[in-house]
Amino acid sequence: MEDIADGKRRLIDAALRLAAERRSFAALGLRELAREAGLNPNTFYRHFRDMEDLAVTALAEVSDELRPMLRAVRWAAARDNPQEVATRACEAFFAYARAHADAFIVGLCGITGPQPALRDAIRALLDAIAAEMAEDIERLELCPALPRVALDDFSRYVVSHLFHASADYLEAGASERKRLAQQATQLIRWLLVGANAGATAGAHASASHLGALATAPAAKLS
Amino acid sequence: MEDIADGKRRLIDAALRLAAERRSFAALGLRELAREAGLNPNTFYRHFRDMEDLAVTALAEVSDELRPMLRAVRWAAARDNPQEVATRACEAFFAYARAHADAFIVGLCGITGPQPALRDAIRALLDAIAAEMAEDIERLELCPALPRVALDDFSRYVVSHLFHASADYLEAGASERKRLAQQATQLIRWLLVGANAGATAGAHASASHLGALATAPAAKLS
DNA sequence: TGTACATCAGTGAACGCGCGTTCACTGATGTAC
DNA sequence: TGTACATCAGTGAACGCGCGTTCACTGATGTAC
Repeated sequence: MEDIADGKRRLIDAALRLAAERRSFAALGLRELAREAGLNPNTFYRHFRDMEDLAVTALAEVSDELRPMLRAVRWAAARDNPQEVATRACEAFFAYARAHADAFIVGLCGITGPQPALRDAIRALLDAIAAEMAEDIERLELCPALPRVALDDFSRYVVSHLFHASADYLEAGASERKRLAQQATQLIRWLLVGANAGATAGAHASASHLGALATAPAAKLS
Repeated sequence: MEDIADGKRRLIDAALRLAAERRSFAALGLRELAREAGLNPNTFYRHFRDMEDLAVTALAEVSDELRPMLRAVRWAAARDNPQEVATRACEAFFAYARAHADAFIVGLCGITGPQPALRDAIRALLDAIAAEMAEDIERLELCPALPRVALDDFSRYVVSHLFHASADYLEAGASERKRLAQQATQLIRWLLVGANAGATAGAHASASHLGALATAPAAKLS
């Protein structure tokens, strides 16, 4: 968290709190934010150019924490039991979302929101997570039959799903959360089997030979 | 479009235009909207209770048009060539998104936005599309090996992906749009093969017998 | 060790402005008899 | 066929309010010599 000024910290926290509560970062007012943070409205200008600046700063904090955490979970799970990597990584993702629910809600709103810099930052974060996921799968040899391009596509699908599913996850009760986690794992399993079948049979073959059985070597991950 | 009052029509259109332009329905002002529509601010109250009311009305129009269109495309494609159903349905979805870009952007913002009724309406629309998709696949016998529950999950994954992918699609240039459409088809193919493998081998088997080859009968759809 | 100065976080008053909402009104279109 | 009345879409003025931003200020902390 570095040595960040007290007022700056309070402004970021208050912004995430208010924006998550109303589910809109765009509709957040400067004076309202300062009020929530217990500061003079002008103090905002000491630390941020505008609201977008604040949002990007907050997102960077999440990025710096979430990305290494996910990598660590993957490597730890792979050491313990390669079969559990997907499940444990999903659970870690959702757990982090719950622990940082305000930031996640702002992220979910922000990816389609009015601030271009925030939109780009969120997309960049998701892309980075997907890229690191593909790299980890390759390095850990969790899915040796899959070529890297397929791995990249796979990772993007999964990260995108997890991100958007976290919107439901954060609203859900305990049983519904469990269901969502299981659905995420099912999605991953299906994708892996399907991608592996495509890789083994050849992309054209599986698309054109409809009657044929595509043989799918199950990956370690699923 | 029924016999809808002129001012009401202009307010809805202006709202979609403005909200899409700024990528936020929440930050849309009533006076600003009336100005864009060329009407007195008070006219708004003649037709809508509040902004959320307007948004839900606009979404209902999309729903009434999009859902039957998708069903028609599926049945027409199945008649012509069952293998092309997925591709043609994806293309139809994306084409509709382009043709109603403003409404789609509002929908993409709205699903995480501050208006609860709008959020619910968008989710209900996506659920309805997924349910109809599952039903069509079953009725047209596009994927006979898949049990209905798996079909429901599959459809939800696909609809969710298409919806969120349309955000990128609407921003993309021609070549990028082509890539996104291909990616959507690839996702569907992978999911289908994976789901079929799971259904044939049994859910437990494919999860526990890691070394084994899961046999995946390719569905007509892919 | 003390002094002078710079930097930095935060304050408080003031500005003009656009906002949502209200009220009482107009004028056109339909409808009962 | 004409008349009286109701309904409906839209108008225009007025209200009080909270907004973003500006200015000149304070007081604490660091730093050069």
